[in-house]
Amino acid sequence: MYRSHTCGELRLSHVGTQVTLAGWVQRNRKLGGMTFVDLRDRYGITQLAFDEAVNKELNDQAQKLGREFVVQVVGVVAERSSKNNKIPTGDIEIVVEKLTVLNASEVPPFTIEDETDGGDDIRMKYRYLDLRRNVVRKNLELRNQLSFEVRNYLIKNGFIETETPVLINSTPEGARDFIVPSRMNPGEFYALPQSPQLFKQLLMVSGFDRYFQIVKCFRDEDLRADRQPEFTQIDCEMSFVEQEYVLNMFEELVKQVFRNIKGIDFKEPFLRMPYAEAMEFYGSDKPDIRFGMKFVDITKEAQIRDFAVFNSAQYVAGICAEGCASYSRKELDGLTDFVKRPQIGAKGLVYVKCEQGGTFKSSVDKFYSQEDLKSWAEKMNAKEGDLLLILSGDKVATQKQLCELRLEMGERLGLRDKNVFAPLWVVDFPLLEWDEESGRFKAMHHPFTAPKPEDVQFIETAPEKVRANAYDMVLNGVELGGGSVRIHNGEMQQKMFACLGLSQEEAQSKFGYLLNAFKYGAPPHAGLAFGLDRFVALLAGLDSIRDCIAFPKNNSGRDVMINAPSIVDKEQLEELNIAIKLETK
RNA sequence: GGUCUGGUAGUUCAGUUGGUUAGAAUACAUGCCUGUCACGCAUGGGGUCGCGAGUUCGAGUCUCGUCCAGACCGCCA
Repeated sequence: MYRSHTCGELRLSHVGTQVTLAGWVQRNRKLGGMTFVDLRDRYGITQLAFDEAVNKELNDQAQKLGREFVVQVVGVVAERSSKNNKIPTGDIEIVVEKLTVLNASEVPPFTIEDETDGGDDIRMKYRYLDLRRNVVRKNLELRNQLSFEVRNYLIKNGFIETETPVLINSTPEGARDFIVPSRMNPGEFYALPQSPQLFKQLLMVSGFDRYFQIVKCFRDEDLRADRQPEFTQIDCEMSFVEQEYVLNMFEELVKQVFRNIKGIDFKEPFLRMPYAEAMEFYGSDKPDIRFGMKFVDITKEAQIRDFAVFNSAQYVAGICAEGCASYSRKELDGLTDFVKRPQIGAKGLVYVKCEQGGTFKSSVDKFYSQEDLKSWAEKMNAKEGDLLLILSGDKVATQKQLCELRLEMGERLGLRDKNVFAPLWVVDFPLLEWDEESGRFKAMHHPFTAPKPEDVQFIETAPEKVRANAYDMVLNGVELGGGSVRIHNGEMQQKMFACLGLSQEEAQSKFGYLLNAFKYGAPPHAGLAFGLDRFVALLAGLDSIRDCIAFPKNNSGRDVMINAPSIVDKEQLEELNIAIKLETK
């Protein structure tokens, strides 16, 4: 055995016992005749003490230890003469009797400490060193804890974890696929799954009743702080259940996770908000409801005077920022610049300050009377000291802009506290949405989502009116998971494909196995998938899911440590019958 | 595909209107130091200012291109 104890467990009660420790040199403090070495492993730090007066040779040896050397020591636990209350082992130290360098280390490119001096790039290149740092390791431990809680809950509730294939077919709908050439079938390709959607539905046809899988999914789309090309889903499906049952089952899962991991008890059922309401009041299908500031439509109240900007607008609406009437000209200009940024795209911003004494000061005083402004303030539920921020224009675009402004104000007012968790279900999503680019309807969720029975009648005449039994779980403005009741009837599925512009032949060739399966007694079923990476990031208060993935990809989908992707040998390509056609590189 | 921000010592950064030998902190090396715990003190080494072109008497600084990184828009059923 290389060690008798870890570097995190020795206490005063161990004083006098001989121990063997192994770990990495965190720091080496040389005081000449004495040396103190902080020995680190994943459990903590223990101080090693060397004294020239006791053993000169050993002290000389200790002075040569560099950062990140892997060493083993044999020594006796002793009470420290001056204690360190910053670490749990701070009352003791090891009086070393034998020191063995198991492996030396070059000077690491950045400091292995909680507050590292390394930037993202260098930390990713040396990710194995970055992972030695407490903060990163803790995120992975939390990830492990979450997986454990999830498995525990689901298995207790009768779910069976089943693996589904990773080499599957490319599908026409949805995100871009990563494709994999097949050597044994020249000219043909597998695709990596964007999700195990159809396999889990087939497992329902097989009678598996309750399935789950913590599984990697792949999407070849551009990346973000919360999007990786390969990410992990908690993928679930159940038979013989309706939407209500699914929502309760997974709401309880989330509650248990928060109870056991964060010590947070959600007593109330999660808020349920129809998609239409989310869009109307928050301009988003994933509203952050840690704070209010809902949109108020004042189109009618605004279009009563000779103000062309509002009169020509389809929609005039605003938010009420509590206590912000004291904003300076500079702050208001800053907000105007914010909404005018190209990514947001508003033309301008109208403000109304609700001042003490019931008067109003606005950027449109020339056009509106105090009475007019008062009517707006009343409709927006504003008090003295509040600030109204108003945007106008095309309804959908304005809602989107107002959404950004609302989040920005929430941020500025400190209302987006990472330690506060406000979950909700967004329900009743539209089944389809019009896609300008392709000039056809696309499935909002995916093509296997069931329309609401009462809306089925519109599917051919007014597809945009059809709502789906689809639901998203939203937590602090993040889409944590989503799912739907599925179609389990071949005819309905055919109708859906037709709606999406898929011919019967195409549907048969791409999804024939599903349509066939539906002929043999497919049970009603529904399911949902959570994004595990996002879940961990939320629990840990991280800005990026990269921080809870051991070996993540960077913004351009590269792993800078192993330098993937990379070119392959000519021989490999030839074997696969693949020719590279690149302009220049 | 697009917008924005950044790239200077091993690392994190500063660098004024374009002007002398490009700095700080930290890390590293050497020496001193017996109770440190971010030890301290002294000395020292360390630079293709991402790369390429241009403007200029002169470019880390200005212009164009390019590469890389990050945030975002498009995209992500």
